[in-house]
Amino acid sequence: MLKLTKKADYGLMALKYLAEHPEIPALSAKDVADAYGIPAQLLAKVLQRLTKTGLLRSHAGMNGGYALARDARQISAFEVIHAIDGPFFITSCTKGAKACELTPSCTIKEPLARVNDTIAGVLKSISIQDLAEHEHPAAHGSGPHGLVALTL
Amino acid sequence: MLKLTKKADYGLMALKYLAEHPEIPALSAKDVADAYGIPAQLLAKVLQRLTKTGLLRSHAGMNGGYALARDARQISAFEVIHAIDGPFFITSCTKGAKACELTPSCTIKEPLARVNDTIAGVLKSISIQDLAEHEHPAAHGSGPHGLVALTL
DNA sequence: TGAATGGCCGACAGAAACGGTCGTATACTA
DNA sequence: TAGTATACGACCGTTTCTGTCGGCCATTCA
Repeated sequence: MLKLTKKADYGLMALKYLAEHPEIPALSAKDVADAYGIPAQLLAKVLQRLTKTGLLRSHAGMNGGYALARDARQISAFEVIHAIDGPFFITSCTKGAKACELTPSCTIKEPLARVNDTIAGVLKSISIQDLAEHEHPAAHGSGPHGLVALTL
Repeated sequence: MLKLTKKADYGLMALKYLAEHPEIPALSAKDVADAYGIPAQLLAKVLQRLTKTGLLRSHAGMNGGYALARDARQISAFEVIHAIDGPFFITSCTKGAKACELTPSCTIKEPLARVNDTIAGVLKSISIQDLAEHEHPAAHGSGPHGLVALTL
């Protein structure tokens, strides 16, 4: 029911954590996992995936670990979720090129696709930096978020 | 990954179908299921749930079936999804009263809760009627949809 | 050079959610 | 009372998700 997976949650949490500690050159998966009390090996896989998609940089060996590949402002929640959970679609049967297998069934899909785009837009407008500054409830003018158009 | 269940899809499709045939006093679950080529018994359960939550009216016996309990404009996609899939939350661990079980873990949840509200707002702004009129890509001024505020 | 640290990767097992079916009881109409 | 249709619960197979295990590779440093 419109829920993020735990992996995506973990990924967002980890990136936020990295954004909050810019002074440390690299944090290991275990460091972050311990900080939040989440399974280290699972987090490691999530971080590896984020590395593969270019959101993180990794460094092996002593004092190695992960670091943001870009400024926290330049990484959107959408990218993180997309990297971990894959492309998302509101509707169940919209997967890639081929449409619904059944008849001319899904006349519903068209309007919902727009909802999908709207949600994606919302997630794209939120950066890791925004998550790190979780104190101010109101928008503060730094970025595209504020109003999102919904054209149905 | 932010996906509706098939049941929710079926529910939306069925309501849309009912909205498109206002002249018929009641349509059976089988009628709708046949129209879309979806399992009749499954649809029946979905419709029963929608009846229980007051979105539909049912009538047993010959020429019985289901009908919208309200005008199609007064039923939002949110209500339908909520009735079928239950309350939805973007984040995995936000369930009702009790927060995350782990430490002060989920500092992430707070900002995402706002995203959640935004998405809910979008879904609330879409009526079954909107789904039935799936032809016009642009907003046409009938209803609250058009712009949705996102205050992060 | 070799041991310690830490990332990388595939396979897999347990648990939960989802999709769908069956059987039966109940309500209404004719 | 026969037929149609909803109501409801139990159940099962499949998929997805979560988490773990094992082994391999890269880097650093003593």
